This record gives sequence, C-alpha cells and structure tokens, in this order.
Amino acid sequence: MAISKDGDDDDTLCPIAHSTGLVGDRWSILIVRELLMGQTRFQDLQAQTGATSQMLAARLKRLEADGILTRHAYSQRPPRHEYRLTPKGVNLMPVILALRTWGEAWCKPAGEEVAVRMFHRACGAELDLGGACPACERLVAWTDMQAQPTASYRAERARRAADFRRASTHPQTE
Amino acid sequence: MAISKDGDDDDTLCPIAHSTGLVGDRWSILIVRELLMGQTRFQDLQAQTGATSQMLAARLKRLEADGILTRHAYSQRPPRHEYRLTPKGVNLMPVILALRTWGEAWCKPAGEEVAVRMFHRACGAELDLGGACPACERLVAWTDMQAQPTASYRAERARRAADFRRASTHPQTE
DNA sequence: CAATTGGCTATGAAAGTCATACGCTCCTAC
DNA sequence: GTAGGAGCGTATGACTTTCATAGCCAATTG
Repeated sequence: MAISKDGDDDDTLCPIAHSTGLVGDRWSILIVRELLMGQTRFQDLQAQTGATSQMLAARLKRLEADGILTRHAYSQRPPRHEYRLTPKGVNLMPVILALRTWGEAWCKPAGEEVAVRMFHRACGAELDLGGACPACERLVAWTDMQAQPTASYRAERARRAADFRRASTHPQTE
Repeated sequence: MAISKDGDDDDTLCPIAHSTGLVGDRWSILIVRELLMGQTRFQDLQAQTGATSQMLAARLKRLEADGILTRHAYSQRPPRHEYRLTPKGVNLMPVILALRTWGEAWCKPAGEEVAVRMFHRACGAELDLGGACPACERLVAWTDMQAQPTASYRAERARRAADFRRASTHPQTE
C-alpha cells in the first residue's frame, strides 16, 4: 500500500488514508488530546496517556517529524523540552471533538456524566453533544468553544498524576 | 491501563480513550470509511483498504463484537455475508469527516483537488472544507450533507478494484 | 469436470510493543 | 561533597501483532 517512513500513505487521493497514516493510532491520538488539554511535559504526557516511556518518546519523535508538534527547550543542560502543538496539530481538534462526541454517545455506561463540558464562547451557553448552541440555535465552530473538565474528571486526572509519581518513585512496591 | 478484550478502556471517564479503544487504529477507520461509502463485501473492503485478508477478517470480527457493524447472510451455503454499519457505526461519520477535513487541509500536496465534494442537501450549494454552507452562512450538520466523489477519485478506486482482482487471479505474476 | 471466484484460515517470518532496568544531568539536603 | 531524588529519556529481551504467502472449501462457470 505504499506507506512512507513518516507513516503517510501518499499513494491515494483519499484524505482519510493520509490522516490515519499520521494519527491513526491510539497513542498519537491520546498524546494530541493531552497537548490540546494543555500538558507539555514528558512525564505528564506519560502519566495521562499511560504510554510507556519509549512508546511516548517514539511517538513524540514521529509527531515532530510530521510537523504536528515542536519541542522547545526549557533547559539547556540537561536538555529538557516542552512539547507544543503546531497549527497543524491544533487543527486536529475537530477530530478529537468528534471522537469525544461519539465516545460520550455510544461508549459510556448509561447515565455517566460527561468528562468535559463545552460552552459557546460568544454567549456562554453550554453546547449539546453535537456541538450545537441551544441559545443561538446553530452549530458552533470549534474555535468558538470553551472546554471545562468536570470535577470528577479533574479528580481522575489528578489521581493518575499522583499514582504515576508514586510508582516511579518507589519502583518495587506492590 | 486496563484495556478489556474488546479494546475498550473502561477505566476512565475520558470518552476519547473509549473511542480510540474501539476505532483507534488505521484499519478500523479505513473499514468504516468504506462501509460509509457503501461497500459491503469482503473483497471490496480488502481492495479499497489494502488490508490483508486476515487483518480484515479480524477487524470485522471485532467491529461486529463492538456493535459497530452487523453481518447479513446473502448466501447460506457457503456462508457469505454483507457487512453493514449499525447506527453506532454510522455515527462515526463525524469522525471520518473530521479526518477528511484535516487530511485535505494539512496532508496533501498543494493544489491537489479534493477527493470527495460535499453538498448541502437543503440548498445544493457546495460546502467548504470546514463544513460551512456559503449560501446559508452556517455550519451544516453531517446528516444534511451529500457526498460526491470526484472523477479522479472514482477512477483511483476503480483501478484499485481492478488491480486487486487481477492480483488475486494471477498470483505469481510480477 | 477442470478452472475460477469469494471468503476466509494457516503458517512462519518480520515488525511492533511491553515491562523492566539503567544512564545521564542537575538540584537539594544533609 | 556526596546521597539521593527528579526529569527525560535509551537499552534489552520477552511477548504479541502484523505481514506475505499459501491453501481450503463450496458454488459457479465453461
């Protein structure tokens, strides 16, 4: 099928084949999700995605090569980087939002609350799952949305960060 | 990270983790794309996705188990099936559309024509990449869109089908 | 009644992913 | 001034997935 080294399938007109060549795997998507949520550091990405360190290192390398993120040094010696999405990366937001909508609608135990609530930046109303503003009665562009994680999802993320920190500090404990 | 046998990560509130557990891989996405484009048969799916037969068989099995598609027998002996999306599967359309938009905008050689043109069913106007109708001046829901593959993309697909048929008929030829 | 077609399954090789451990540089505490 | 983190990865070997290739089985076609 002619997948080039960077993962892209350049043998087709189909844009979906191109896209999945770059972000068509679980880890890449979760990494992009985290970066969109504002995480920038290796350790935080690892804690929240659950990827192994070498999986994460490998994916970050590929995502950088594909122009989806860049690294910015925040320390010279030792070399330490923050990872930030490029415009190309930020524009994956609609993909993430679509996965969110589908996941909330079809993959969750009935009645479980949403993880992140979305608001219309212009009028402040909460959007429905489909991205429509009940006040304005129309679909809202992703650039006009404001995300707000619920308390329980924030708690889950804090727990994940704490657990990870604990695990890497006391390697041998059961 | 607690990924259950069907692929779902049921350990988190994050809907994106749930979604990627089910469709977070290249082949599943391409298969869903094909089913959304109206293909139903094993061979056609194989030709258009480029998956190996056992990859395809395995993914179809998983997608069926996850309630994303169903098989309908069109022949009893030998058992032959068509594969069709369930509502859960059809609702992946926004994910596919988002991947399309991103792929067209960021992954294609400049100036290459789009593979599929989208029209507003209500007014007939062609939508822009973001899904907005220039006539109605608003975003259009995916259920109001009408897709139309361009001639060159149709040609590519016809070629793929023909090549595949030829390859499986004359296995040894160079 | 041979050859072909459609839809898979079987088999070994190749590639990817994992858990685990280690390395390297700095910082802080003692 | 050195012991032990913290932060960010790389190395290693086991394990699992995916691949290319081949084969199988029942119906159709010539």
